[in-house]
Amino acid sequence: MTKSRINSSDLLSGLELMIDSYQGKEQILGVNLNPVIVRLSCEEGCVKVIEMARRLGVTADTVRFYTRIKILKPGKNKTNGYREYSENDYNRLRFVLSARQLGFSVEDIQEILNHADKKKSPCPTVRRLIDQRLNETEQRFAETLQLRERMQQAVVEWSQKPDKVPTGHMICHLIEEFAQ
Amino acid sequence: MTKSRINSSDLLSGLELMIDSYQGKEQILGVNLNPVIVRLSCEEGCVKVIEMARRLGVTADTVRFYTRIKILKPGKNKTNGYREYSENDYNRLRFVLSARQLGFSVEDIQEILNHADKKKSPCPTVRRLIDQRLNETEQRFAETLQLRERMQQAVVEWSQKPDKVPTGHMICHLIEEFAQ
DNA sequence: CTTGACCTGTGTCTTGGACACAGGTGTAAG
DNA sequence: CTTACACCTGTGTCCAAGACACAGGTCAAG
Ligand SMILES: [Zn+2]
Ligand SMILES: [Zn+2]
Ligand SMILES: [Zn+2]
Ligand SMILES: [Zn+2]
Repeated sequence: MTKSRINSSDLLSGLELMIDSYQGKEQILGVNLNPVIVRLSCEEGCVKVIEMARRLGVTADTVRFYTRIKILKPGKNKTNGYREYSENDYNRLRFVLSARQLGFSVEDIQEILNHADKKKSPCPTVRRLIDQRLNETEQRFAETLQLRERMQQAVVEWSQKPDKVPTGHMICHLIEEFAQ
Repeated sequence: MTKSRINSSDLLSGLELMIDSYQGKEQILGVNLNPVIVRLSCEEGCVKVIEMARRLGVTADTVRFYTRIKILKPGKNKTNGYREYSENDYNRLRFVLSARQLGFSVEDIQEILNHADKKKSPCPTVRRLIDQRLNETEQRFAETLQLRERMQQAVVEWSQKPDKVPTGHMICHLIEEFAQ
């Protein structure tokens, strides 16, 4: 599990080579033309929160959020208390973001991860959950579509109507006369 | 402003006739064929929260919510502390519900009501706000549409794929192999 | 008198983070 | 060495529009 020699195409993008040298104590060894980074400070290629966030294109707050709810379980540097995110955390977060893109809720994702953590196939759960979420999305889609049409029609109708001052019975004639 | 003789087609639906006799102390006067309800207990045709809610097809919690944030300002019965909603409150709530149907936020509605309460035309504000809200709705519509398509495509693709047990690199191949 | 339906105010919950805050840490410049 | 500044920690609060809960008061019917 512990690698001292990182295969960048395996784990992360090529950017890693430049990134990793930022604040870590990694050293460039050898004199060959393709310098290879060896991590000396962190046993498992760990990174800090902001770096983790940057690698996956999210904010540090997002990483902290998933840490807070225990989807990510980084280690802790004993000397300074900083959290250390491993390759496993990276994989989990990448998974979480993919699942969010597919409309799964965070709670769904926790359920899926629980299955996977017990080495059981999460696929049946995934299939069941996406059916539910797709139904809800269809529902929201229909509602949003209808709302959009109502609003568009209101704008069109209102363009023909004058402004008015409110009366005892009418607060805004635009809104109240828009029957639908 | 104070009416002792309610014109039901003016203010409320015909249902009011039956409803009003529920818990109030109204009396049916006269011997004509169309009995007319005269309210004796409440000077301004006031009703209690649940009745107000029922008349507009919302829950009592919704009425309490708009009361809490001071969009509705019912009077208070001195003897029992119950809130008394007037015709004005009814008109305001009906307006609020119409505006919500058109995608205005509660804050928008407060701004609109502030104008109207100062006898100024809220129409320019209404036109400006609906442009904003319509833009946001178009945005959400596009996002919901895309999400729906992604989800639908996932369901289709996944129907051809088997379940799998997670590995060290892969939590759920369905989600992670769904590249898009 | 009791039951049950209604009423009150207040507080908390919902989503997926975003933002704030108080205080600790690491590093580079002066 | 000091100081500045960027980074880190945990915790708490906020968002929208109500929904729900809770403790206690009120009212009419049986
Ligand atoms: Zn480390
Ligand atoms: Zn799977
Ligand atoms: Zn009254
Ligand atoms: Zn108007």
